[in-house]
Amino acid sequence: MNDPVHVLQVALPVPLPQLFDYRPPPGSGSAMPSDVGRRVQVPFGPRMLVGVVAGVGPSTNAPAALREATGWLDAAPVLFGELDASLRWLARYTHAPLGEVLATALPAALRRGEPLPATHAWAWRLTGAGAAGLADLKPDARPRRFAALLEAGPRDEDALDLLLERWRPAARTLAGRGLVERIAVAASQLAPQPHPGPIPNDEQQIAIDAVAACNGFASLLLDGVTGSGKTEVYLQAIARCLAQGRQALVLVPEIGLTPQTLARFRARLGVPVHALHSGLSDAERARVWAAALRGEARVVVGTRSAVFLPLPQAGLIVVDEEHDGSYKQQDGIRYHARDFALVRGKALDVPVVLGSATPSLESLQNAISGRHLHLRLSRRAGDARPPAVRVLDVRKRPLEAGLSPELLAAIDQALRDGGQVLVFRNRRGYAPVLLCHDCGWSAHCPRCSTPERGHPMTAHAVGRRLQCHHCGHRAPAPPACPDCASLGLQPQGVGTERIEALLAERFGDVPVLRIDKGSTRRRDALEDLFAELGSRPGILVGTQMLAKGHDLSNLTLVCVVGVDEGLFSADFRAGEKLAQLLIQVAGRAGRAQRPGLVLLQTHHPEHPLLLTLVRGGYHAFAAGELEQRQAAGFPPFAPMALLRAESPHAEPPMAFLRAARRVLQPLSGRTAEGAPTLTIDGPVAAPMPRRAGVYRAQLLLSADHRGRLHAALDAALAAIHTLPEARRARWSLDVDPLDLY
DNA sequence: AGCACGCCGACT
DNA sequence: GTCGGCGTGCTC
Repeated sequence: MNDPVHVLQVALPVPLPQLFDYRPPPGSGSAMPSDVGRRVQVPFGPRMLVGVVAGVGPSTNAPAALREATGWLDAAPVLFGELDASLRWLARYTHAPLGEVLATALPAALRRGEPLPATHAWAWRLTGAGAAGLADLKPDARPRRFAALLEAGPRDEDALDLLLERWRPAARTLAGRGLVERIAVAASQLAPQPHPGPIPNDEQQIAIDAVAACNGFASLLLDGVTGSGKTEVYLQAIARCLAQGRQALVLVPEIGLTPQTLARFRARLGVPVHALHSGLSDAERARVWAAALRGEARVVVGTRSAVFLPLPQAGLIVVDEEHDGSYKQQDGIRYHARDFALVRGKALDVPVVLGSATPSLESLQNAISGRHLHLRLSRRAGDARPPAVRVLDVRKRPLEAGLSPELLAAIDQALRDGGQVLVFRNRRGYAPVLLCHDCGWSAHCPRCSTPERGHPMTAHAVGRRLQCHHCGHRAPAPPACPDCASLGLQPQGVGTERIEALLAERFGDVPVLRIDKGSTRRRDALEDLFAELGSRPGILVGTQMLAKGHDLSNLTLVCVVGVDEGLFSADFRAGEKLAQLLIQVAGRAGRAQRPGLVLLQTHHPEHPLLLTLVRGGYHAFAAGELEQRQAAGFPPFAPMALLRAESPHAEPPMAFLRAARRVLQPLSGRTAEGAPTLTIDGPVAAPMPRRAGVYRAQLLLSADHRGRLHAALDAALAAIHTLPEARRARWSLDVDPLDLY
């Protein structure tokens, strides 16, 4: 120890698997253990970066060669304790550099080096003139009632929200006259003022009690049919958590965070509820993060990235719709928010509730094996009945826009009975293909291709425009066939636009609304549409976006058309995804008093997936699917990792993956039974080998045990990083890939 | 990932 | 004669 001056070991947002040593900034003296978790600005090559001190210690380099950090960005650590430890775990699990994981976890503003924002609350108080002039305000008018609330002293805005509706315009008016003013105050710490909800049924009560009985970490799978009142269970669990003075985190899928959801949480829990989603500005996101760090945010409802919030007083984590694919990040650090929520719950020693009507096979298997406590809600809340499901065999039936006469008759009947109808088609646009009837030419994307040829472009606007749904490429439809000059170009197949057009023509006296990515960009646009429709008879046509949320109490008929493609997909998860989608869509029907009917139109009425789902429901399907997964050695029974590579040129991805395979191959041993411990598949071109002009290939790894997979990756990745081929292709590793694309 | 350095084609 | 194409090398 002849050099007592320790250096900073800094995690930087670069794809290099090591920390970088720096001398502390000028005037700091030796690095201290208490510096860990502080952000620093450092020179890195020719640029400046923001990093996080991940450790301090003697340098591994000659100290003279070290550069000096430019300056501290925090006086005290922003990343410490449980979150710090969990993120280090995530870096090991994803085999990603710690710096990149930290960059993913921190809000963008902090990543850029901005200071941790202030989180003070705002309050209103009477000015001198206001106190004197209060009596002159019109009695019982909102400004008078508002001003009266301030007589006893300043009140913060959260308190005002609870005391007086629509007080903000009144406040603005009075402020304009100099009678009230807005002041910054310490964040409110009001005791929760919960409002009672409906009385839980016995199943809900069992679930509520089970969460309440948790002493420290436990994972619970709340497996409840649509409409069974899962949210009610969350709310009661959160209320209890708040009563103990603890924080609650609720994760929801991308489209689940509606103003209605937040309003319901706020009204019931009686505390401010913070929302964290992609619609917020960087500054707002950083404020929520800071408020969570300071323990001021008591309840946060957020999408995937909310799983990275610091929770110093955590009491509960809820993951709603845990099967939803939007919890998995598909670029950069490919983490799964549900899985990371479980890791955090364990580290925080708090219960984690996973809720779904259609649990992922991973979670179901965990429930079967006893890792999760399995809670069932088998009945719909209130007196709502489960919908009846019928399969419509449309073989040899004449179809209009893909709809059979029986289906159209059912729609007609439902509308006559004053009900609403939902038509689900998993394909947007007018038609998936534009085909020349004379020579067989069809429109293909110039930048994307399937193994055989170009990827078909979807016809939009009654076949006048073309769009590629993989890369977004748009082009006007040619007036004539480019190959044979024929004018016989025909849209082939059926998308939501075409169904909308037919239904609008056929049922002109009711509103026909199309809901898909093309028609509904904004989050609130969907809400506005539903509000406009109200409970009048009408038809909704749309894709996935219709599958969840939104209690349409008057929805009596759900029609599912054109899911047959999904029955024969190569992806091993396709069946699970289709089953979840069908159940979720079906769950829209008959959520109130009126009975619901679900019609599944198919050319494959004998397909086992449909038969099992209709006769036995989701759990019958899941049981069969789990058996098949086990027999085939697929997740959740065997862990997987996917090494992907891409390049603007065709060769480098395959060359890199072949080289990577040569590194990995020797790491495979044999089990006692003689089976390989590590299975390497490929490299093969991705199912879509060229996307937006980029060539893509992949190498699939699976192992008999998770530990063995990680050990192999740990042993191989350093060598893979330094492969000469690695520099000619962009590559990434995806542990537990959701899709093998 | 950036960013710089370094060697070969079509432009003022 | 240069501007700029992207191959390759490095970052405490």
